[in-house]
Amino acid sequence: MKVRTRFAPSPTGFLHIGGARTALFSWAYARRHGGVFILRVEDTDVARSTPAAVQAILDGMQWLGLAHDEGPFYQMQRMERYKEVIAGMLAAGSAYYCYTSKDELDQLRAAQEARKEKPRYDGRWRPESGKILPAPPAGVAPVVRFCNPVDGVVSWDDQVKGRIEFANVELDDFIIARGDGTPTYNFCVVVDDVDMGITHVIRGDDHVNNTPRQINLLHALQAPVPHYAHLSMILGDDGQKLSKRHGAVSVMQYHEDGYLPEAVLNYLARLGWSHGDDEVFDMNQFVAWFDLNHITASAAQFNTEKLNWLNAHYIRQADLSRLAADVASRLAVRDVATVAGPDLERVIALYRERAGNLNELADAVHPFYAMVTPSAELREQHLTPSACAALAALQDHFAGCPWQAAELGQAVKQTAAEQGLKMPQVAIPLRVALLGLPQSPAIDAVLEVMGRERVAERLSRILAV
RNA sequence: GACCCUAUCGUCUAGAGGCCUAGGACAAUACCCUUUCACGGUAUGAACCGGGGUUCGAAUCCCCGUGGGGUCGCCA
Repeated sequence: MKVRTRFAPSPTGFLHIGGARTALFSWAYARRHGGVFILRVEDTDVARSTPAAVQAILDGMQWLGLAHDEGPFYQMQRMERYKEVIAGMLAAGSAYYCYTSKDELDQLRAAQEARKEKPRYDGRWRPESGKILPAPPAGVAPVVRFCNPVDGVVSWDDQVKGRIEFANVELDDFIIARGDGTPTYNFCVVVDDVDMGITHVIRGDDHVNNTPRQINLLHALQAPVPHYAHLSMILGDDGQKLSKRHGAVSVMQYHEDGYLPEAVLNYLARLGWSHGDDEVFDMNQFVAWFDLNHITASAAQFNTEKLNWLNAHYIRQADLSRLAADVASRLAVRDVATVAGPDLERVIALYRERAGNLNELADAVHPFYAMVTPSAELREQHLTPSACAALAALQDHFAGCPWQAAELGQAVKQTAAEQGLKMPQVAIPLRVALLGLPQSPAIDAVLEVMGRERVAERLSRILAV
């Protein structure tokens, strides 16, 4: 049977890191088995769903490169189908109308909690043989409830957690359609999964408790039960639960923060899944390796430092043209143009191995394209009279020097020797003069890439002060 | 509170009863490389939650504690 998986976010906010991992695993599983990956938008909560959130999710998926094969499907567009199934269940007796008001429900819940019982619907409107139902109260729009089995157990072999069992007595007759006739989540999910032929439901841990209800519903509809794989949650860097107000950020924020999607993907793949000791791999490799039985059953804490390491790794691997395009746009945001300056790809080649993210790379490269003014502190510390004398001597050496790293390095060395200084005593003031910073890549490479005119201009400007 | 899940270095993890003197990676520390800062290399420290079983043998299986998490909506 062909594998069919789905990612089913509700559009009430951005795509965050936990959702992204769920999507990644669902996507990878389908790809691994030559199956189909479906995107389904669960927008039945009209009050909280927004088009902007739908777009944010689509953007996040696209940035990560998690392409769906079918969809996106929108539940709001499937109302007729849900109503049809509900009518069928009502007719078949596997669902019934319930006229209990919200107030009555609140009272019931309060009473149960007072008795330290698990709050649940008491089945007062459930038709049973020999039971006389009260007359439906006037003016109450009934909800539709599912006739959950009253005894026995529901169980399944969770692909990550192993066998899980629930006693049916723990489950109540949950609502499948609201008073206004619109269907609710557990019901829509089941109908959609059946209609879309989903074979593997890969989703967050928080759905474990919905699963027995959904399986019972599946039985009532005489539909096959898919395989389930419940992914445990991702905790924040501090071990705390990730939430909108605590640490949960949009995957697009990672883009903003200078992360490469392949780094985020590689990190996420490794968070809660493993393939022996392998740490660094691309998505082709991941898809070839991915399986459900190497997923960790317990929650994982997000570790930004490891993500940073992977990001630095991928920055070192990336095509220079891609990095240049990205960095140029980050600099453009700061009103720094790169077209007139030194070749951006060559500058990036010099700096990429010391950047943890693309914003740092942009920072590092920035001085090549904008006026440099070393801080007073740096001037005082490094641009001493003897250093300035050396820089002046350098100007002369540079004038007749072929503009090649080897010769330029030689010129710096020679100047140092002539001035009776050690190499760093010339190289560091030179860095401060050219870049406004005491550290840089190899000074000869910096000189070469910066170019004769720019170096001359910056040196004379510094020495003129 | 009830139900369900879970537990290996600070963190992510390897580990399917003997291969474990518990491995790798991030982070940390030290050293090497080096004209600076990085990169890279080498090395070091660092863990099987506790208690009972089962077994010739348990990080691995079972039970009980304890810790952590999830769920108990006419939200998804």
